[in-house]
This record gives sequence, structure tokens and C-alpha cells, in this order.
Amino acid sequence: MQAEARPAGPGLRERKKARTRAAIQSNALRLFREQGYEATTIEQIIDAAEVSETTFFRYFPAKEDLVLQDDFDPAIIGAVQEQPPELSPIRAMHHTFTALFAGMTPEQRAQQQDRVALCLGVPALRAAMLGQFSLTLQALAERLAARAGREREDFAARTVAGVVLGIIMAALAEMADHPDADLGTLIDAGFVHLEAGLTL
Amino acid sequence: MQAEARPAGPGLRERKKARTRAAIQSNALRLFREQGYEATTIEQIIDAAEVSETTFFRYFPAKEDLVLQDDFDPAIIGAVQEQPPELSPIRAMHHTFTALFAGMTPEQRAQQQDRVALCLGVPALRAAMLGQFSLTLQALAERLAARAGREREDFAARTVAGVVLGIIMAALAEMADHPDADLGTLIDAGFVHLEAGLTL
Amino acid sequence: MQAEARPAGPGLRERKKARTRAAIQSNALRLFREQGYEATTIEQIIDAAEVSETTFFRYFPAKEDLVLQDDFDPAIIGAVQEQPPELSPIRAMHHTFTALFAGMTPEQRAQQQDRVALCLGVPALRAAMLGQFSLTLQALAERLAARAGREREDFAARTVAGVVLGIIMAALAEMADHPDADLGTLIDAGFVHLEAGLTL
Amino acid sequence: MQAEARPAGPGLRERKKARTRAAIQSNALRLFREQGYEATTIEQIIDAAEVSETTFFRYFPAKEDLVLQDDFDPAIIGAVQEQPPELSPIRAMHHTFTALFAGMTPEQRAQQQDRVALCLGVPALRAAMLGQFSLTLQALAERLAARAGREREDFAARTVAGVVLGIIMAALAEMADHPDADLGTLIDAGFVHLEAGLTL
DNA sequence: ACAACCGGGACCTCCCGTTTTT
DNA sequence: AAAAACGGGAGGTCCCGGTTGT
Repeated sequence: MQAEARPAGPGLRERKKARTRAAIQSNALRLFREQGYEATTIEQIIDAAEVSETTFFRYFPAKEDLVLQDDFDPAIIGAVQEQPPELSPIRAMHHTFTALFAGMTPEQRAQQQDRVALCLGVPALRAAMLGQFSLTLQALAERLAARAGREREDFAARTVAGVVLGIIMAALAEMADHPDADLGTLIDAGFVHLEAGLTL
Repeated sequence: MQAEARPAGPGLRERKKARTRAAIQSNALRLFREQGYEATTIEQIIDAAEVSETTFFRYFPAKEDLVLQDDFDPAIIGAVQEQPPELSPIRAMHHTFTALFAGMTPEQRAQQQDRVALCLGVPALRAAMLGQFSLTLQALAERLAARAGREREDFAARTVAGVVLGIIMAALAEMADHPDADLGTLIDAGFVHLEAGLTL
Repeated sequence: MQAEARPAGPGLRERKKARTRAAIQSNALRLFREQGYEATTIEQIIDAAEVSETTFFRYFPAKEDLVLQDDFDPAIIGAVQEQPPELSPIRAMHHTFTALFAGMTPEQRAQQQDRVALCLGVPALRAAMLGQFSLTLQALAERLAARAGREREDFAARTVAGVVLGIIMAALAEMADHPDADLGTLIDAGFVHLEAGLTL
Repeated sequence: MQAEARPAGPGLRERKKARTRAAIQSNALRLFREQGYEATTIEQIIDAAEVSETTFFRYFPAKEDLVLQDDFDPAIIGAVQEQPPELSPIRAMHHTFTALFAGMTPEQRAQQQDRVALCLGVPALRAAMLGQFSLTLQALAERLAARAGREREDFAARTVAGVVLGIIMAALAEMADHPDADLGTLIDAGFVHLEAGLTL
């Protein structure tokens, strides 16, 4: 009827669709992270998102479509933004992680320790965690590229992001052997080693 | 056991097994190329390779192993040994990859390109491939530690190995956007960038 | 058109409903012919007919209701009418097809050849084409019965119609092996053979 | 090795397969009769036959195959062989069907009646059944050609086969209107009419 | 009123571990 | 010991009835 009632935004229908879609995808990505892609069933996803199987397949015709667009855990990304722009990429990342771990409460720290131990112990979870790395790499590379005024797909930025994730992988590998080590300390040591030239 | 009976190569039985294995895998990769990974059924593969289902599952416990079980990781490990001990770890790894890609036949190169494209395109394979990375990391770290006279679980060696894998991950991420890029060239560029200080 | 107000015929609303109904059904039958019954989804039909799903189900509560009343290709039927009544049924049908193919332009001929080749090549289409035969048989039998002054459901008329369709099936089967053969020639040869007693 | 151990019959495996297959099909047809085709679910069938869903679909890739996969076509082909070679093709086919229907037990007759009624009533089955006709035509034509010392793809033989199938189609069309008519009688009448010149 | 959306359930395919037959 | 058959369970498509938004 009246024109000004719904001035700009999409109708209620559109918003509801977007919410449904987001609910499905975010729950799915969370489950993938927790259990792995293969280990997560559609049924678990629809239970978590509280939609029917039919609705699920209407939004995502195949399971893999859930992964193709990325959401992504923004904690690291956010912290990168905070670093002063004059820092070199590696130093910026080093500071990022230092700040990140310094800012964690003991409970968070303990929880993280648990989660890491869990992930390392269960092969499916380990694979899932690593599987997430490609998303993280891409998101991190984009932030680093933006920070340096480069384009999104810059390969140099990807290399930096890859090296950072490599350090995290090394730290995780170390924790598999020493479950009581501190992740933050290991990552810090990795950066130190990197900045010292990776000699042995 | 007896040494002089079959003096040099592997025995006839070994060779036959290798042939069967190669027949299955090459037919599978061809079908994957022609029809896609998901669209190819195990039945088509065993028909093409003329083996029974039982035999198939003996050689490849899961479908994804057809793509993932590679001769690449052992090849890397082996090539590391060949590098002169005075090279720094990173330079040694850089040379290792240069030599590895230089030594590949065009067919091997093409096959690798196919496998990488396959893995990047299929979420299940991508997750599985990254899952392999933790094994590669461990094996590589052990070789680097041995080379430097350090103990197996040395964290510094793991950091180096992690950084190397990070460069590979960056190269793979790049190939997801540019499928026709050459993996060897990308990895080389990654090392160059690393050795130049990872600036942006 | 209409003489005074709306004297006898159905009102505008009725006519519009009939048009909608016909649009849905004719599109559906066309798609069934082209792709087969099972292979055609309701969504394709409503897209083709440009109606909503709701409307569709109002007119046809179930998919199979689309088939129960028939439309039917009237070219052959029309041509049967033209034959002089003193011809025997088989001779009349023979002449019908001779006239039909003689009256075709080269383009029509080529197009028909293409369509036949297409249908024969795709199993779903072949089944769909044969599926139409029962409708054709019924329509043809009715015309032949009317022509002979018999009732609609006369079994003898159905037998004649069935035999005619049998000849067409034989011609189609022949074309599956010889794609460049001429359909009209084959059908003519079939009739000649039939009239000669079907000896071998 | 030893010859007399398993002299003639098929191995235990084959017999078991045949039993499984028969158990599935007979239970399915019984349920179809009791409840109708669409109203019967696969789950009910596998419960009745005590097999798993997987096994069910191994034997019958689609639900409609339960009705269509018939022993009828091979039976026709076999019976053609038995006819004395001096009979004309049409008379031979006529005798074939006469013998075929005469040789059926009342149960077989009833089962056939059921299957025909089923096929005629369900659009999906009707289309699929007619799709089978092209296979039957080809097989029949080959037998007729062999019988007359002609080559496999002989067009005259195909015409005879087509005409025979045309008579069957006419009989089926008749049964759609008169479900209690006897198929054998109708086919016989069709042949009689054909041999009398198809007049009306 | 009318379209869009959602939900339930059937059908069907595939992978892969287990059991049976040869 | 090799092959075949079986079983369980997940993914994915479709039909169609009921509800909700416009």
C-alpha cells in the first residue's frame, strides 16, 4: 500500500532467507572445524541449524557448496589490523600473535590447550583443522595485501600468510609430542627463529 | 631373504604388485580427469583396471587415496639428503625443490598438475591433502634435524619444515586461482621471497 | 466474435482458465516427449508454462494427471481423412504416409532426420517417443474406426493402428543402425512388405 | 577340477541369487496387488523379502524394474525357435503366442494379467514398458532373420517383428479399456485379423 | 488471493566394511 | 586366498501438502 513503509531494505522474506542461509552455513563450518568435513553429516548440520533436509538442499545443492563461500574466524584478522603499518609483515604477524596470546584469560588459555590436544589426538579433527588452513591462509593473505596496498590475490602476501601458518603447524606438531607446552610460547619461538634466518 | 637369487631389482612379485597398483591408479586418474572425481565410481575404475573390488580396496583403502598416496613426499625426503651439508636449511630446501621439479618428465609434470587441480577442486580431497601435511612436516623435520646433527624432535627443525610447507600451501592457494600456473615456479618464487625477508 | 453479450460459450474467466490449463499441459507433454516422463520435473514445466507451483497443483493435483487427457499430434490423423473411403485401411494408411512424406520440404525432412537421430541416440528420449505411441495408437484407431463406420473402441481398428505403428517402429529400429536412411522410404518399404504378406 | 562334482546345475551362488531375486520380486508384486504400485514403498518390499535396501537396488536398479524385468521376452524368443521352419513368419509368430499362452499355468496367467494392468495404469510404467519394446523388437527380428537364413539386421525381419509388436500394443490398448479381457485371446484375434488382410 | 517457502518422505546411488562362496 | 555378495549409512533429487508472507 503505502510507499514509505518499506523504504529501502529487502523485505522480510529476503531477510529471513538470508538468516536461514547464514544459520546453515555457520553451523556447518563450525561442525567441519570441530569434526572434519567428511565426519560431519548433513543431518548434524540440519539439526544444529534447525531446518529440514529439504530446506538445506534448497540453499546448498551439494555439501561442498557450504565451503565455497567463506565466513571465517575473525580474531586473528582483527588483530592484524591493529598493528602499526610501519612494521614489516612478519614483525606485524609476530606482534599480532603475541598480543593475541597475551590478551587471553587463563580460562581461555586452558580451553585452547584442551581444544588443541583434542584436535591433535583425533585424526579426523586434525585433518579438519588443517583443512581450515586454506581458508585462513586466504583471509590472512587478503588482510596483509590490503595492509601493504596490494591487490587481493597478491602472491607475495600469500607467501607471508603461508609461512605464518607454517609456524603454527610447526607449533602444533611440537604440541603433539609435548602436550603441556604452551602454544603461545612455541609460536613466539617460531617467529624468533624465522626472523633469525631459520638456521639449524 | 637369499641375496644372490634375485640380485638387483625387486622380485617378480613386487613388480607385479607395482604394476597392478599403477594400473589402478593411472586408470583412476584418467577417469577423474575425464569425468571428475565425484562422478567417477569405484566400479568404473575396477572395470577399467580389470581388477576385483577386493583387490582395489587392498591397494587403496579409500577412494581419496588414489589421489593422495604420492611418491612426492618420499621424493622430497630423499632429495634433501643429496644437498651438500654446508647449505643453510632453507637454501637446502630451496635447492631440493628446484632439483625435484627440474628432474620431472613432462608427463610427471602434467600428472602433478592434474592431481593438484583435482585436490584443490574437491573439498574432501583438499581436506585430506592438508591432513597429509602433518605427516610430511614430521618426516621433513626429522630429515632436517638429522642433517644438522640434532635430535629427531627438535623444534627449530620443525619450524623450518613448517615454513617450507607454508610456502607450498601458498603456492597451492595461488594455483586455486590460476590453474595453469606452474607449481615449481611458484614454489621457487616463494623461496626467493622468503630469503629476501618476506617484505611486501 | 461473440454475438451479443455471452450467449452460449464459456465466459472470459473460463476461457482464461482453459488457456492456462492448456499451456501447462502442452508444455508438459512436449517436455515429456523430449526428455521422458520421469526426467521432467514439475519445476521445468512451471518454468516453461510461466505459472507458479501453486497454480500448477490447482489444475493438476498430481503429475500423472498431465498425461491422462491427450492432445496429440494431428498431422497423421488429418491426412487419414483425405484418403478416399474405398481404400482398404492398410492401403489408406500407406497412401497417408506416402502423401505425408511427399509433402515435406527438404528442411522439414532434414529436421525430422535430426530429431529421429536424436531420439534414437538418447535412451530417455527413445522411451519417451515410444511412450507417445499409445496415445497415437488410440487416436489413429479412432479415426480408422470412424472412417469404417465402427465404434470408437473397435478392436479391429486398434489392430490396424497397432500394425501401422509396428511398421514405424521397425523403420525407426532400422534407422538406429543406418542413420542416413530415409524414414519415408523405410516406412514405404514396410507397407509394401506388409501388403505382400510379410514373408521372409 | 573333477568333472562330476557339479555336473549340470548352476552353483550354489547362482541359485541363491535367483532365490533372492525371486523373493524380492514376488513380494513386491504381491504388495503391488494388495496396495497398488505407488502406495507400496521400497521399505515395505525389503521388509517382506528380508533383504537390505542395498541388495534390493542391486537386483532392481529402479522400482519399475520389478514389474518390467520379465521372463516374457526370452520366453518368446525361445518359443520362436520351436516352430517348424516351413511356417511363414507370421504363422510362426501366431503359433508361438498360441503355444506360449497355452503353456502358462493359471498362476502365471494371473500374474501376467496383474503386471499388464499395473503397467497400463501407471504412466511411468507404461512409458518404460514401451521403451522395452525396442529391445524386444530387435531381439525378435534377429531370431526371425536367423530362422529365415537372413542377416541380423535384415529390414524385412524387422518389419515382421514390428508388426507383431504392433498387435501386442493393440491388445494392450484394448486391455486398458477392458481390464478383464484375456491377453492371449486378444493377441490371437489380432493375428487372425492380420492374416485376414486387416480389413474393417 | 496468490506466490513463495518449508517440511516430510520416497527413490536411488555411492562408498566401504563384513560375510559367504568358490 | 581371491571373488562375489551383502549390509549400513550418507548424499542428493523429487513430489506434493501445508504454512507464511505480500
